[in-house]
Amino acid sequence: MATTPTPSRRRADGERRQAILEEAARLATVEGLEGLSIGRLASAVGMSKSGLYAHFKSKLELQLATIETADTVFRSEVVGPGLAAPAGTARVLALCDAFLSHVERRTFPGGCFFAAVAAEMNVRPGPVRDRIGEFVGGWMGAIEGGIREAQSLGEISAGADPSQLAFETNAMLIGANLAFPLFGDPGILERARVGVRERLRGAA
Amino acid sequence: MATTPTPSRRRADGERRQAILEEAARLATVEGLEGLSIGRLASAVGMSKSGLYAHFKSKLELQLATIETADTVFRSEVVGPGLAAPAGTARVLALCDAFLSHVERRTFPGGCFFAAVAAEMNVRPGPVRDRIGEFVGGWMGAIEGGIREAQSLGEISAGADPSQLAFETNAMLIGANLAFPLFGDPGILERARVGVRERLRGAA
DNA sequence: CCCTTCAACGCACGATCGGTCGTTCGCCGG
DNA sequence: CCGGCGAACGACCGATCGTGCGTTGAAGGG
Repeated sequence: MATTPTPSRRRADGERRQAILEEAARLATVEGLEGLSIGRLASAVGMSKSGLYAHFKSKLELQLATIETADTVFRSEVVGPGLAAPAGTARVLALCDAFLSHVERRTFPGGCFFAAVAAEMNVRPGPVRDRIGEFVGGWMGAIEGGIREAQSLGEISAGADPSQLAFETNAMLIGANLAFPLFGDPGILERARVGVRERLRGAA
Repeated sequence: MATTPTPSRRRADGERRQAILEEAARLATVEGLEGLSIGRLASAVGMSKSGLYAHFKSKLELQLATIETADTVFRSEVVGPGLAAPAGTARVLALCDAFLSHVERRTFPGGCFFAAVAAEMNVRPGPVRDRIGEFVGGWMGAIEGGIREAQSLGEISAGADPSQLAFETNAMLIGANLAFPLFGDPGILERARVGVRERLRGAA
């Protein structure tokens, strides 16, 4: 208990801050990372603008912290469940199912957080875009890694290009994420599921 | 010449308005349709805020007119060249090539206009989203129509689902459009080209 | 030559933006 | 019991937002 500061209830210890950031991540998929204003976020969590703002040094820091929170959510809602499946094609399919499920369940109201902010920031250089690029690279790497495992297990042809396959797989997820809220048709998510499954089967 | 009002130079006849809208379409792919402000647009075309605003009744009308202008540009830069190819698989591939080319040439600085505004507005109901939905539906229909022609020509198996194939094709274009500006890697566009070509070949 | 027309202007409005104060108030350690 | 720490507050800053109003100036028709 020496270094532990204070385990009491007084030390909400960033609990409030975390609640703010989770709301920010949700709102950002609707309003955008730039369009999300401090005032709207404050009223969404039920506190004053200045009270909320005291937790962050600038809007940039708020944006970066929001991205980290969204990353944590994405890991626990998508990557974690996906990686729980046995290695190989099953794991790749599980990652895709988990992604499409989190879109359908509206974990973020505007669909995939990173697709939303990537579309918004991909032509706006700066630390925010850099961080998003890192995340997207990591996600694509996870898919590609799964495909390589499937190759080493003989479930996918050794002649296939894992990077190309990962691009196509991710493209179907992104395409479904974009079209699903626009048309409100769950059949679009099924299209993506079928597309990925058949694509991997074709590469066997 | 009875109905023609005045062909003189005084009647710039919407020429100015058209220049405004083309700039608006370009800016909207960077700032977003909501994020694009009248003031910034005005200074971009070199006129005063109120002078520009006199051409439109409201920001909503400006947004809708911007969409129509972007639609015209898209038709002349993508759909037209694509449809010039002979019917069948070649025409579908030409549509995709024309799309990826207009992304690479940065016809709109932020990539595909409709992908950008769809990502921004797909969870914001209203006439703007409705109009975007119509356009996206038309574009998907064009791809699907091309695939059906290819089927009737025997270039694609009669057992294939044109709607599913159109979804997958468009997804690769959207995926490339999102990732290309983010990483600045033209190889991503080639990935989409390869993906579409191989997918259609596999459905032969 | 005047008179209409109209694009474009400057200016101003209420609201909201990101951001900074000084202040209050409840908790906890000494 | 008291002093201090920190979370939250209301008020305010200059800038910018969308949107109106009244005017100016040049061009065209009678």
